[in-house]
Amino acid sequence: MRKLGLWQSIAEILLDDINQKKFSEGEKLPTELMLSKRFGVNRHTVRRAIQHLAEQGIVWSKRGSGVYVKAPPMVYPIGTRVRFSQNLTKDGRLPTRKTLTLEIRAASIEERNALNVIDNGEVLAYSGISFADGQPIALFNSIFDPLRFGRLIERIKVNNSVTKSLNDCGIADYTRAWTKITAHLADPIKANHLQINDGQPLLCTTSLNISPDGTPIEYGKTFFSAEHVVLTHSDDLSSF
Amino acid sequence: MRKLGLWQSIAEILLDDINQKKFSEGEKLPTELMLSKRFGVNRHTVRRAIQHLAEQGIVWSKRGSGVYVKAPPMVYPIGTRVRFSQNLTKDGRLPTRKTLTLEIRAASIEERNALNVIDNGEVLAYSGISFADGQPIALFNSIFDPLRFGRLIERIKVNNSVTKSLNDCGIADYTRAWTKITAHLADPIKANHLQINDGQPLLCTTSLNISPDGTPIEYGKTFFSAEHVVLTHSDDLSSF
DNA sequence: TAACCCTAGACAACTAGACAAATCTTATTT
DNA sequence: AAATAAGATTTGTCTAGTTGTCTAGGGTTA
Repeated sequence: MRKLGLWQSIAEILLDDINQKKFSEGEKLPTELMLSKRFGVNRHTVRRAIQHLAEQGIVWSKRGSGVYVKAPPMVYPIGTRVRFSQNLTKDGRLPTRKTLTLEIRAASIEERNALNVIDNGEVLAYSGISFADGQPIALFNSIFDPLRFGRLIERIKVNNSVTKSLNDCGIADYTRAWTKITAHLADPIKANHLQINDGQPLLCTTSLNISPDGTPIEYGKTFFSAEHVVLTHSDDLSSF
Repeated sequence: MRKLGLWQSIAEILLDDINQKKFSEGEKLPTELMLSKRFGVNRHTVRRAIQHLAEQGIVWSKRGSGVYVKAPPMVYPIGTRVRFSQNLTKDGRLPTRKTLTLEIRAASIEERNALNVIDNGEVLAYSGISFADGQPIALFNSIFDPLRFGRLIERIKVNNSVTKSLNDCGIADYTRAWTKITAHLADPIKANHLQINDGQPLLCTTSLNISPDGTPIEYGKTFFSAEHVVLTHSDDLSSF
């Protein structure tokens, strides 16, 4: 029976409040000043409690803005048929996207090999952030052949969905040929996008989607916040 | 007649200083460092003396802040007509309040039963600290029916008095139906609010106030610092 | 010897204040 | 209506002061 410090007690109370949904996911906690008044302690003591919760991945604080409750990690299935929106809606979550770049640019060697682009070496690159219930989940980076999918830029801007836009370009279906999974540390920019701390681990999937006849369609790299996502692999038997 | 220890002499001198009002109530004593220099002893020896005074309930020390002189205990009457302000002003003390939380939140089962709240299970919760002459006396926690007293939040913010605010909401009078009295130990946060040491005893009253027609109005839990308060029960005959 | 008092030092926990950096809000201007 | 500017808020960092806890050791007394 050890004695609890003040900040530990405060951390426990805040944790209770969060678990009781007094502050819903993505919502802001009261400011440090308000909390310090409520608990009758110095701001630094509240900060210590919040820091503890942050280390446990329960909250995330943003300078100048506030402290936010993080969503519990979601399970993201990876199989032969990977569809971002379907994965989330099946899970009862609201999928959202935010485009960062959508352009035609020079291809890297890696990208050229993956897509078998043999002409002037340009690719259509689409990168952005994926959200689930407003919580940033992943940074995605999709590469397409601009010759086959020139209209894709315009379609993506309208649809905000890759599957639907590929449909509009005549691709009725596609499946995942392979997925490689690695782990990295977040650089400051990725961390900021994913609302995690610099240096936190990321799950990185490198994958190739192909059409039924085997021609490559989309080469993608996606960085998942390891705090928010658990990847699971299970081949989707329904495709057989 | 054994010889006095150094720390005992220091304790006596400090006690004299306090009794001679060299340090008034709520005032800070000099720091341990200053006292140790004044008496030409080690800091630990001063601490021993202060610890002795703290055990007698004469001073109260707050980590990181200093050592403060405590006010003498007060008598708090509990009867059919309990009014915080009246209890204190009658005693020649200045009653004050500090709000900690004032919100509408989900009700606990206990609260729902007490108030007969049958709808979506939300209650109006008002918690804070009661002071007498600047000395924290009690932690209070009042629960109201938000449907009947929705305006109460706004009124309490203005009035800083429950009786007056209930008046503004159409409750001309109320009496106490019952009071249960228990004892608990102070957790670190309650102790900090009440300016007592962690683990010190608390008097806890759980009570229900009703309107003259018998409908429940306020369900309250109050934690009194046992060092500062003596509860007395005597039915107020003047209401008959 | 054992118990107690006092000294000494180091570190942890909390308070207090100041300032910087990022953000949010609001008013003003174009 | 939109862009800009100014002010207020909020978190991050730093320094400093105060009490709480722990360890260690010397000296005195029962």
